[in-house]
Amino acid sequence: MATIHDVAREAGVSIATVSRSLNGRSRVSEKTRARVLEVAAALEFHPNRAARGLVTGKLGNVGVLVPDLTNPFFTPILAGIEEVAQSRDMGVFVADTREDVDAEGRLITRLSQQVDGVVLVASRMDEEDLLDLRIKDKAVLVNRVVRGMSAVAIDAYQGMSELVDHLGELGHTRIAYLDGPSRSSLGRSKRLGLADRAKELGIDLIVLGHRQPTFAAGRESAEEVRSLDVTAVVAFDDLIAWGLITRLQELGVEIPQELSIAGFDDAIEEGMVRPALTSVSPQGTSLGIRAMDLLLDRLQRPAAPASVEMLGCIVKKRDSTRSILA
Amino acid sequence: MATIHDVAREAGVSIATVSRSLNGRSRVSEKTRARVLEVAAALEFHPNRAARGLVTGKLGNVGVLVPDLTNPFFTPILAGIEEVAQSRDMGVFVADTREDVDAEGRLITRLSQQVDGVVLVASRMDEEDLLDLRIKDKAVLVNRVVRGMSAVAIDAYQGMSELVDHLGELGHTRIAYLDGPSRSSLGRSKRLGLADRAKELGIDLIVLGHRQPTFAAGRESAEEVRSLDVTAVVAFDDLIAWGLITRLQELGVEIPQELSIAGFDDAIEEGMVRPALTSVSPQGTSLGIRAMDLLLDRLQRPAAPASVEMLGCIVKKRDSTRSILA
DNA sequence: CTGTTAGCGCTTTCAA
DNA sequence: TTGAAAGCGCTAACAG
Repeated sequence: MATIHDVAREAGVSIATVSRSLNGRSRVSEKTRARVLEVAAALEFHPNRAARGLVTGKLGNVGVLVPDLTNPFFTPILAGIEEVAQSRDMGVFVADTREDVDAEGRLITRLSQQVDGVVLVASRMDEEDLLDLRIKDKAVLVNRVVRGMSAVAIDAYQGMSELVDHLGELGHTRIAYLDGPSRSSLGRSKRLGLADRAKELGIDLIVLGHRQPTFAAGRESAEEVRSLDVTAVVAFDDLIAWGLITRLQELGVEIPQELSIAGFDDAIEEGMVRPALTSVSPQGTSLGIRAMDLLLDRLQRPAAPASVEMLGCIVKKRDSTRSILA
Repeated sequence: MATIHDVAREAGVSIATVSRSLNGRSRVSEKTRARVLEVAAALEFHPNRAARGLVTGKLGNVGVLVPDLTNPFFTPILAGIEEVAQSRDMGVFVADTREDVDAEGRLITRLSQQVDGVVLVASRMDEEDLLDLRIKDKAVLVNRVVRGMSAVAIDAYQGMSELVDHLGELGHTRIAYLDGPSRSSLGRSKRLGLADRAKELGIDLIVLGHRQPTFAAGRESAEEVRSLDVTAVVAFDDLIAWGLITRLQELGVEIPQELSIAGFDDAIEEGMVRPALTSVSPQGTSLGIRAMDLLLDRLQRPAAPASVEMLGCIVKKRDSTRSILA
């Protein structure tokens, strides 16, 4: 690999001039700059980011922590983050915590040395532990809010409220909710949005306790749901809804004729499940983009107060929910 | 962040002694080492990897390039890689090329500065372009073989051969194959394995041209498959098979009564598709583990000749393939 | 066994 | 406009 010295020698200038030509901060005569750039290109010179980072304190890359890479909820968020990163010529470090809180702490610590900032998606850590990491001015949370830290949140309250509206319009008066992980901070918003609006509309809401946000967990909930005497079921996320649907269908339940089902995330590709799943879409790509924007802001002015953004959801009405009115 | 100097001062020794205590290469008295370690822990000192990398030439992390993070085929491979990396206290940089060949080249170049080596999973680049990158002694290919480069390959030939055996035993004598992307190097092995064994067994094989390895592409193939007068269909991968199944079912075709269907990758979670899909499993986690092993070997002895490993596949017989014999 | 010192490749004052 | 020189945090000879 060519170093800055090689370029300097070849171009007949000092390394300082090469550095300036490349970074364009300070003035260099157009003529020298042109020659330096030419030589640099010819030598395929790429400044060593580690070395640059040593002196500037900036590495030019960010880290992203997700609880589960395979969960389709995170994919668009990652896409949004990478989109912004690429446009700024920054690298993205992705790490999968596998829903393991301990691993999360370790990974954050580890990642912190190699990146300028981190995006923590759906962090499962305790607020205290998170704060102890002292990363508040180089981190942005997605889908989680902690005092003093920047975050972009999903307005699940609004999303779930609108979902209840939808169900109400369809005539449902008794619906069940399959809750997700107890640590999920989004969980509370979802539950509240559901409960508050249900109350307003005079709809009975039966909340079934915590479970993992997995296809398998959805399947395992089928029996309980069946015994419940509700006409509609809302799941914590699409994976659970999906598992539930397939299992119910195996048990001979007709969806949506006998039971309406809705999920959250809008993470299932068109046609993957039948009937097409009604779902609340949190607009993942936008989440990722906004998170990166906030992070970049924050890295510019670490002293600035933390800002929290709330992004709305859209209810995607599809075939798994249907009217029970005559 | 505490630096090595802080630790040295606090422990009353030189920075060299701190370095030695931490790295354990050279001898330090147990007493001093203990004190240094204690101070380091108290200060939450973590050596700056960039700085260390500058002098040692090793950064302590590897990069992984995958064509599509959302494709479940890559998930276990990634898991295998991360498993080995974690055990060696190395970091993993993941980059998604989105099936874009140009992006792949750029990302490799970019990543190369921040990592000691890279694992290129299912690289789509030209052999020439890949060689031009001059990364052969710091890269390992997965699912792709290029002269002079280390690689761990999937024995798709064997896997597909055994799948034909399975189909033959079930009495099928005329089967279709839905091919994948034309650039896929695995494609040829799959096609050959299928064709050779089919020929040996006197089975007719109808090969349908290239398509993307996506659920949608599978759905779009349904009509063509239906018009084909075959009793079994093998798809390039599970995603295609899955799309095909759902679309065929919508069209009223009974699977596997009217048509047996099999995929490749074994990437679909139990219960996600009905009937459960017969699939050839390439054992992704092992692929990832072996790839990392090879990479680590390579980084130790860059001069060693490139080695290519071939990992066998296992045919997972499930409910989507059935006997047509009486 | 431990300290001093010379860089790794780069950016950034400070002079010229 | 350009160059010399001082480090960024760390490791690795080389002395002692």
